[in-house]
Amino acid sequence: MAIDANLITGTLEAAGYRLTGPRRTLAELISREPGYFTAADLVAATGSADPAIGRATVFRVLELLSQLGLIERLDLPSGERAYLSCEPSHHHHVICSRCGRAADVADCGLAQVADEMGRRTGYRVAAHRLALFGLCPACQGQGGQP
Amino acid sequence: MAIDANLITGTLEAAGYRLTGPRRTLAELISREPGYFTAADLVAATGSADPAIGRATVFRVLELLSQLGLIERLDLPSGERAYLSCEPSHHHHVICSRCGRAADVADCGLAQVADEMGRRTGYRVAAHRLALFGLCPACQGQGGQP
DNA sequence: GCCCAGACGATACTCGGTCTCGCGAGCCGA
DNA sequence: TCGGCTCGCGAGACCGAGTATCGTCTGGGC
Repeated sequence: MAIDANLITGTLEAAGYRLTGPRRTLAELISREPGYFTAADLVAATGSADPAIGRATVFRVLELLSQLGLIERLDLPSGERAYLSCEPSHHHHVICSRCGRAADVADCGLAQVADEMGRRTGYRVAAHRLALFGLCPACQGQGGQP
Repeated sequence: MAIDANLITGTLEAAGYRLTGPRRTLAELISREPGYFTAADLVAATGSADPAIGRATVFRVLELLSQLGLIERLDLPSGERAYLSCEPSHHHHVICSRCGRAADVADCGLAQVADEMGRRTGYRVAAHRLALFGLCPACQGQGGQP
Protein backbone atom coordinates (compact mmCIF):
# COMPACT_ATOMS: atom_id res chain seq x y z
CA MET A 1 0.00 0.00 0.00
CA ALA A 2 1.49 3.31 -1.05
CA ILE A 3 1.97 5.92 1.60
CA ASP A 4 2.25 9.68 1.64
CA ALA A 5 5.66 11.29 1.11
CA ASN A 6 4.94 13.55 4.07
CA LEU A 7 4.57 10.54 6.34
CA ILE A 8 8.05 9.43 5.31
CA THR A 9 9.68 12.82 5.75
CA GLY A 10 7.73 13.45 8.96
CA THR A 11 8.78 10.13 10.45
CA LEU A 12 12.39 10.74 9.49
CA GLU A 13 12.35 14.15 11.14
CA ALA A 14 10.59 12.83 14.24
CA ALA A 15 13.24 10.12 14.58
CA GLY A 16 15.96 12.77 14.62
CA TYR A 17 17.26 12.32 11.08
CA ARG A 18 18.06 15.27 8.86
CA LEU A 19 15.68 16.10 6.06
CA THR A 20 18.04 16.42 3.12
CA GLY A 21 17.37 16.87 -0.55
CA PRO A 22 18.08 13.27 -1.59
CA ARG A 23 15.86 11.98 1.20
CA ARG A 24 12.98 14.19 0.10
CA THR A 25 13.40 13.04 -3.51
CA LEU A 26 13.47 9.38 -2.50
CA ALA A 27 10.46 9.81 -0.20
CA GLU A 28 8.57 11.29 -3.13
CA LEU A 29 9.58 8.48 -5.48
CA ILE A 30 8.78 5.72 -3.00
CA SER A 31 5.40 7.19 -2.10
CA ARG A 32 4.54 7.30 -5.78
CA GLU A 33 5.03 3.52 -6.24
CA PRO A 34 1.62 1.80 -6.30
CA GLY A 35 3.00 -1.68 -5.63
CA TYR A 36 6.30 -3.29 -4.87
CA PHE A 37 9.50 -2.12 -6.48
CA THR A 38 12.94 -3.60 -6.81
CA ALA A 39 16.17 -1.89 -5.84
CA ALA A 40 16.97 -1.59 -9.55
CA ASP A 41 13.63 0.16 -10.22
CA LEU A 42 14.30 2.70 -7.51
CA VAL A 43 17.89 3.31 -8.56
CA ALA A 44 16.70 3.90 -12.13
CA ALA A 45 13.85 6.18 -11.02
CA THR A 46 16.26 8.12 -8.84
CA GLY A 47 18.67 8.48 -11.73
CA SER A 48 16.03 10.13 -13.89
CA ALA A 49 14.58 12.26 -11.09
CA ASP A 50 17.96 13.54 -9.94
CA PRO A 51 21.11 12.10 -11.52
CA ALA A 52 23.22 13.57 -8.73
CA ILE A 53 21.87 11.04 -6.22
CA GLY A 54 24.19 8.07 -5.88
CA ARG A 55 23.41 4.37 -5.64
CA ALA A 56 24.79 4.12 -2.13
CA THR A 57 22.41 6.83 -0.96
CA VAL A 58 19.44 4.94 -2.36
CA PHE A 59 20.42 1.85 -0.38
CA ARG A 60 21.13 3.92 2.73
CA VAL A 61 17.65 5.44 2.57
CA LEU A 62 16.07 2.04 1.94
CA GLU A 63 17.78 0.65 5.01
CA LEU A 64 16.78 3.68 7.07
CA LEU A 65 13.14 3.45 6.04
CA SER A 66 12.99 -0.26 6.69
CA GLN A 67 14.38 0.35 10.19
CA LEU A 68 11.59 2.87 10.73
CA GLY A 69 9.06 0.32 9.43
CA LEU A 70 8.02 2.51 6.51
CA ILE A 71 9.06 -0.01 3.91
CA GLU A 72 9.36 -3.76 4.02
CA ARG A 73 11.67 -6.05 2.15
CA LEU A 74 9.86 -8.97 0.62
CA ASP A 75 10.79 -11.93 -1.49
CA LEU A 76 8.64 -12.85 -4.43
CA PRO A 77 7.97 -16.49 -5.30
CA SER A 78 10.18 -15.94 -8.37
CA GLY A 79 13.13 -15.37 -6.05
CA GLU A 80 13.25 -11.65 -6.82
CA ARG A 81 13.78 -9.25 -3.96
CA ALA A 82 11.46 -6.30 -3.73
CA TYR A 83 10.50 -3.45 -1.44
CA LEU A 84 7.06 -2.30 -0.45
CA SER A 85 6.06 0.93 1.26
CA CYS A 86 3.55 0.47 4.05
CA GLU A 87 2.16 1.86 7.28
CA PRO A 88 4.50 1.24 10.23
CA SER A 89 2.31 -1.27 12.06
CA HIS A 90 2.11 -5.05 12.24
CA HIS A 91 0.23 -6.42 9.27
CA HIS A 92 0.69 -8.61 6.23
CA HIS A 93 0.64 -8.12 2.50
CA VAL A 94 -1.42 -9.46 -0.36
CA ILE A 95 0.51 -9.01 -3.55
CA CYS A 96 -0.91 -9.14 -7.04
CA SER A 97 1.25 -11.48 -9.09
CA ARG A 98 0.12 -9.75 -12.27
CA CYS A 99 0.50 -6.02 -11.68
CA GLY A 100 2.51 -6.01 -8.47
CA ARG A 101 0.00 -3.89 -6.55
CA ALA A 102 -0.07 -4.74 -2.86
CA ALA A 103 -2.65 -4.38 -0.11
CA ASP A 104 -2.08 -4.34 3.62
CA VAL A 105 -4.20 -6.72 5.63
CA ALA A 106 -4.60 -7.07 9.37
CA ASP A 107 -3.93 -10.21 11.35
CA CYS A 108 -7.31 -11.91 10.79
CA GLY A 109 -6.62 -14.66 13.31
CA LEU A 110 -3.14 -15.50 12.13
CA ALA A 111 -1.75 -14.95 15.62
CA GLN A 112 -3.81 -17.88 16.91
CA VAL A 113 -2.62 -20.04 14.03
CA ALA A 114 0.97 -19.11 14.83
CA ASP A 115 0.40 -19.95 18.49
CA GLU A 116 -1.10 -23.29 17.54
CA MET A 117 1.86 -24.04 15.29
CA GLY A 118 4.23 -23.17 18.11
CA ARG A 119 2.33 -25.40 20.52
CA ARG A 120 2.47 -28.35 18.15
CA THR A 121 6.19 -28.04 17.47
CA GLY A 122 7.26 -26.98 20.94
CA TYR A 123 8.87 -23.81 19.60
CA ARG A 124 8.35 -20.50 21.37
CA VAL A 125 7.30 -18.38 18.39
CA ALA A 126 8.52 -14.79 18.56
CA ALA A 127 7.84 -13.51 15.06
CA HIS A 128 6.12 -14.52 11.88
CA ARG A 129 6.09 -13.41 8.27
CA LEU A 130 3.24 -14.10 5.91
CA ALA A 131 2.89 -13.07 2.31
CA LEU A 132 -0.10 -13.84 0.11
CA PHE A 133 0.10 -13.92 -3.66
CA GLY A 134 -2.79 -13.75 -6.06
CA LEU A 135 -4.76 -11.48 -8.35
CA CYS A 136 -5.99 -8.04 -7.33
CA PRO A 137 -9.61 -7.11 -8.11
CA ALA A 138 -8.58 -5.10 -11.18
CA CYS A 139 -6.53 -7.92 -12.67
CA GLN A 140 -9.20 -10.54 -11.98
CA GLY A 141 -11.38 -8.80 -14.57
CA GLN A 142 -8.70 -9.29 -17.20
CA GLY A 143 -7.75 -12.86 -16.23
CA GLY A 144 -4.44 -14.64 -16.89
CA GLN A 145 -0.88 -13.92 -15.80
CA PRO A 146 1.54 -11.08 -16.78
CA MET B 1 13.47 -30.69 9.00
CA ALA B 2 16.34 -32.79 7.74
CA ILE B 3 15.50 -35.55 5.30
CA ASP B 4 17.12 -38.79 4.30
CA ALA B 5 19.72 -38.77 1.53
CA ASN B 6 17.93 -41.75 -0.01
CA LEU B 7 14.74 -39.74 -0.33
CA ILE B 8 16.65 -37.15 -2.32
CA THR B 9 18.41 -39.65 -4.59
CA GLY B 10 15.24 -41.71 -4.94
CA THR B 11 13.16 -38.68 -5.91
CA LEU B 12 15.79 -37.59 -8.41
CA GLU B 13 15.83 -41.03 -10.00
CA ALA B 14 12.03 -41.27 -10.02
CA ALA B 15 11.84 -37.92 -11.78
CA GLY B 16 14.11 -39.21 -14.52
CA TYR B 17 17.31 -37.46 -13.49
CA ARG B 18 20.66 -39.22 -13.51
CA LEU B 19 22.19 -40.25 -10.25
CA THR B 20 25.70 -38.90 -10.58
CA GLY B 21 28.57 -38.71 -8.12
CA PRO B 22 28.21 -35.00 -7.36
CA ARG B 23 24.46 -35.40 -6.84
CA ARG B 24 24.99 -38.24 -4.40
CA THR B 25 27.57 -36.22 -2.51
CA LEU B 26 25.31 -33.17 -2.36
CA ALA B 27 22.31 -35.27 -1.31
CA GLU B 28 24.40 -36.63 1.54
CA LEU B 29 25.60 -33.19 2.60
CA ILE B 30 22.13 -31.63 2.45
CA SER B 31 20.51 -34.47 4.36
CA ARG B 32 23.12 -34.04 7.07
CA GLU B 33 22.15 -30.40 7.72
CA PRO B 34 19.97 -30.21 10.84
CA GLY B 35 18.64 -26.72 10.06
CA TYR B 36 18.88 -24.17 7.33
CA PHE B 37 22.07 -23.57 5.42
CA THR B 38 23.28 -20.83 3.15
CA ALA B 39 24.64 -21.30 -0.34
CA ALA B 40 28.08 -20.40 1.00
CA ASP B 41 27.82 -23.11 3.70
CA LEU B 42 26.98 -25.74 1.13
CA VAL B 43 29.66 -24.63 -1.31
CA ALA B 44 32.22 -24.79 1.51
CA ALA B 45 31.00 -28.19 2.72
CA THR B 46 31.10 -29.48 -0.84
CA GLY B 47 34.62 -28.18 -1.25
CA SER B 48 35.85 -30.16 1.72
CA ALA B 49 33.84 -33.29 0.89
CA ASP B 50 34.93 -33.37 -2.74
CA PRO B 51 37.02 -30.48 -4.09
CA ALA B 52 36.31 -31.62 -7.65
CA ILE B 53 32.68 -30.48 -7.40
CA GLY B 54 32.22 -27.01 -8.84
CA ARG B 55 30.21 -24.10 -7.60
CA ALA B 56 27.90 -24.13 -10.61
CA THR B 57 27.00 -27.74 -9.88
CA VAL B 58 26.04 -26.89 -6.32
CA PHE B 59 23.63 -24.22 -7.57
CA ARG B 60 22.30 -26.51 -10.29
CA VAL B 61 21.51 -29.19 -7.72
CA LEU B 62 19.93 -26.64 -5.39
CA GLU B 63 17.67 -25.45 -8.19
CA LEU B 64 16.81 -29.02 -9.16
CA LEU B 65 15.92 -30.00 -5.60
CA SER B 66 13.84 -26.90 -5.07
CA GLN B 67 11.92 -27.73 -8.26
CA LEU B 68 11.26 -31.17 -6.83
CA GLY B 69 10.14 -29.60 -3.54
CA LEU B 70 12.90 -31.28 -1.56
CA ILE B 71 14.41 -28.02 -0.42
CA GLU B 72 12.96 -24.60 0.05
CA ARG B 73 14.56 -21.23 -0.28
CA LEU B 74 13.80 -18.99 2.65
CA ASP B 75 14.71 -15.52 3.73
CA LEU B 76 15.71 -14.91 7.30
CA PRO B 77 14.65 -11.76 9.13
CA SER B 78 18.30 -10.69 8.95
CA GLY B 79 17.99 -10.55 5.17
CA GLU B 80 20.16 -13.62 4.68
CA ARG B 81 19.08 -16.14 2.11
CA ALA B 82 19.06 -19.73 3.20
CA TYR B 83 17.95 -23.17 2.09
CA LEU B 84 16.08 -25.76 4.07
CA SER B 85 15.59 -29.43 3.26
CA CYS B 86 12.04 -30.66 3.80
CA GLU B 87 9.40 -33.19 2.81
CA PRO B 88 7.86 -32.41 -0.58
CA SER B 89 4.39 -31.45 0.63
CA HIS B 90 2.63 -28.20 1.46
CA HIS B 91 3.59 -27.04 4.91
CA HIS B 92 5.33 -24.21 6.72
CA HIS B 93 8.48 -23.82 8.76
CA VAL B 94 9.26 -22.83 12.30
CA ILE B 95 12.86 -21.74 12.46
CA CYS B 96 14.93 -21.40 15.61
CA SER B 97 16.57 -18.00 15.56
CA ARG B 98 19.29 -19.27 17.89
CA CYS B 99 20.53 -22.56 16.43
CA GLY B 100 18.87 -22.46 13.01
CA ARG B 101 17.10 -25.80 13.46
CA ALA B 102 13.77 -25.91 11.63
CA ALA B 103 10.58 -27.90 12.06
CA ASP B 104 7.88 -28.55 9.49
CA VAL B 105 4.36 -27.74 10.54
CA ALA B 106 1.09 -28.45 8.81
CA ASP B 107 -1.46 -25.85 7.82
CA CYS B 108 -3.25 -25.58 11.20
CA GLY B 109 -6.06 -23.43 9.83
CA LEU B 110 -3.89 -21.01 7.93
CA ALA B 111 -5.81 -21.70 4.73
CA GLN B 112 -8.97 -20.23 6.28
CA VAL B 113 -7.02 -17.19 7.46
CA ALA B 114 -5.65 -16.71 3.95
CA ASP B 115 -9.17 -17.01 2.51
CA GLU B 116 -10.45 -14.46 4.99
CA MET B 117 -7.61 -12.07 4.08
CA GLY B 118 -8.43 -12.52 0.40
CA ARG B 119 -12.12 -11.86 1.05
CA ARG B 120 -11.37 -8.65 2.94
CA THR B 121 -9.02 -7.25 0.32
CA GLY B 122 -10.87 -8.51 -2.74
CA TYR B 123 -7.78 -10.35 -3.96
CA ARG B 124 -8.08 -13.89 -5.31
CA VAL B 125 -5.34 -15.54 -3.24
CA ALA B 126 -3.47 -18.28 -5.12
CA ALA B 127 -0.47 -18.92 -2.88
CA HIS B 128 0.87 -18.04 0.52
CA ARG B 129 4.17 -18.24 2.32
CA LEU B 130 4.50 -18.27 6.07
CA ALA B 131 7.63 -18.50 8.16
CA LEU B 132 7.71 -18.53 11.94
CA PHE B 133 10.77 -17.53 13.94
CA GLY B 134 11.41 -18.32 17.56
CA LEU B 135 13.27 -20.60 19.94
CA CYS B 136 13.32 -24.37 19.57
CA PRO B 137 12.67 -26.50 22.68
CA ALA B 138 16.39 -27.18 23.16
CA CYS B 139 17.34 -23.50 23.00
CA GLN B 140 14.50 -22.42 25.31
CA GLY B 141 16.29 -24.25 28.10
CA GLN B 142 19.40 -22.16 27.58
CA GLY B 143 17.61 -18.82 27.05
CA GLY B 144 18.92 -15.77 25.21
CA GLN B 145 19.96 -15.22 21.62
CA PRO B 146 22.93 -16.60 19.59
C1' DG C 1 31.70 -52.12 -25.17
C1' DC C 2 29.47 -47.96 -27.61
C1' DC C 3 27.20 -43.92 -27.83
C1' DC C 4 25.04 -39.66 -26.74
C1' DA C 5 22.06 -36.69 -24.04
C1' DG C 6 22.49 -34.93 -19.90
C1' DA C 7 25.60 -33.57 -16.41
C1' DC C 8 29.84 -31.70 -15.43
C1' DG C 9 33.83 -27.94 -14.14
C1' DA C 10 35.85 -23.62 -15.20
C1' DT C 11 35.15 -19.21 -15.67
C1' DA C 12 33.24 -14.85 -16.86
C1' DC C 13 29.49 -12.19 -15.89
C1' DT C 14 25.35 -9.80 -13.69
C1' DC C 15 23.07 -7.94 -9.97
C1' DG C 16 21.89 -6.63 -5.25
C1' DG C 17 24.01 -4.80 -1.62
C1' DT C 18 28.01 -3.09 1.43
C1' DC C 19 32.25 -0.60 2.64
C1' DT C 20 35.43 2.97 2.46
C1' DC C 21 37.00 7.38 1.59
C1' DG C 22 37.20 12.13 1.30
C1' DC C 23 34.15 16.15 0.85
C1' DG C 24 30.57 19.43 2.02
C1' DA C 25 26.76 21.36 4.74
C1' DG C 26 24.59 22.33 8.99
C1' DC C 27 24.83 23.00 13.87
C1' DC C 28 26.71 24.67 18.14
C1' DG C 29 29.77 26.66 21.49
C1' DA C 30 33.41 30.02 22.15
C1' DT D 1 32.57 35.13 13.19
C1' DC D 2 35.26 31.39 13.56
C1' DG D 3 36.37 26.60 14.14
C1' DG D 4 35.34 22.03 15.15
C1' DC D 5 32.20 18.28 15.08
C1' DT D 6 28.78 15.31 13.13
C1' DC D 7 25.90 13.71 9.69
C1' DG D 8 24.90 12.86 5.11
C1' DC D 9 26.66 12.69 0.71
C1' DG D 10 28.77 10.68 -4.12
C1' DA D 11 32.14 7.84 -6.20
C1' DG D 12 33.76 3.75 -6.77
C1' DA D 13 35.84 -0.51 -5.20
C1' DC D 14 34.36 -4.55 -3.38
C1' DC D 15 31.66 -8.83 -2.04
C1' DG D 16 28.58 -12.69 -2.32
C1' DA D 17 24.76 -15.03 -4.61
C1' DG D 18 23.34 -16.63 -8.60
C1' DT D 19 23.43 -17.23 -13.94
C1' DA D 20 25.29 -18.11 -18.60
C1' DT D 21 28.39 -20.14 -21.62
C1' DC D 22 31.34 -23.45 -23.42
C1' DG D 23 33.87 -27.41 -24.14
C1' DT D 24 34.52 -31.93 -21.82
C1' DC D 25 33.07 -36.02 -19.51
C1' DT D 26 30.17 -39.91 -18.09
C1' DG D 27 25.95 -42.71 -16.62
C1' DG D 28 23.18 -45.82 -18.25
C1' DG D 29 20.42 -47.72 -22.08
C1' DC D 30 21.26 -50.53 -25.92
